[in-house]
Amino acid sequence: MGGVAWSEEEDHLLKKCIERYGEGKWHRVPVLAGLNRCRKSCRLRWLNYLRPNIKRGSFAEEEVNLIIKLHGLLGSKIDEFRWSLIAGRLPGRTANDVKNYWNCHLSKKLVNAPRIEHQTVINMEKFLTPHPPNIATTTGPTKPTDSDHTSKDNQLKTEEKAIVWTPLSDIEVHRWCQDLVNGEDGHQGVEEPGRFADHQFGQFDDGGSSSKWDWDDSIFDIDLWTL
DNA sequence: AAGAAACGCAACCGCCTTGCT
DNA sequence: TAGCAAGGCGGTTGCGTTTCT
Repeated sequence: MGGVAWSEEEDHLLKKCIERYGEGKWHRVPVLAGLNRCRKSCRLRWLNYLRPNIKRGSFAEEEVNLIIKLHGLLGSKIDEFRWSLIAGRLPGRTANDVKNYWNCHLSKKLVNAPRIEHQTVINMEKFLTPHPPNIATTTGPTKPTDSDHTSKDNQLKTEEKAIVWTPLSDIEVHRWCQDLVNGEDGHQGVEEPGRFADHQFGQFDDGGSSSKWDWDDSIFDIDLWTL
């Protein structure tokens, strides 16, 4: 392993500690649990291995497809990937799981599949229009923009378009994500959020505890401006 | 059957963000 | 406002397992 493996005894102590005192206050966990581990190790062990409803084993096809699409959405034009956000769309999966799966499986496979990435770029350019957009935003924070932008600045080179951030309307965000998940460049109108959520996201079996979640929650908690 | 190579994944590290004083 | 501590995250490492030759 990458370090000293956790013993069953350590797992038991950590689990008991979390069950008794709850998550958080990780700096106290090693002391409370009587573990000779740092706070980070305890937190990681809990989040990635001991936490209830952790789904183990191979990824389902739907999960893989979603990872690919969300990775394209969240990572293709941005310097950093957000594994936690992607993992948040996959009940029972951890960011570490998704990251490992991507690094071991998908990153290699997709090297020879530029079409997917290209399509994602198209999708992003379609909705991330150059500043100023004159689109009223009703969702979330707005990316700080340079108020000194001139009309000359707006004449962007093609390769710069996708990194110029502008607010999206609710409808555009829905349409954007619908395209990505459906894998279709051409959208078929704007669906109401509930219907979309049921069709695309409410299918995972995580043990029956929370097999469905609200579309609004699932998409608007993505902080589009901090990706 | 044995050694090499590839794979899978748990764990660690360093950096960034956030909240508190 | 600055400094510190803790939480959180992505990238990387390293070792056990599996597959290949």
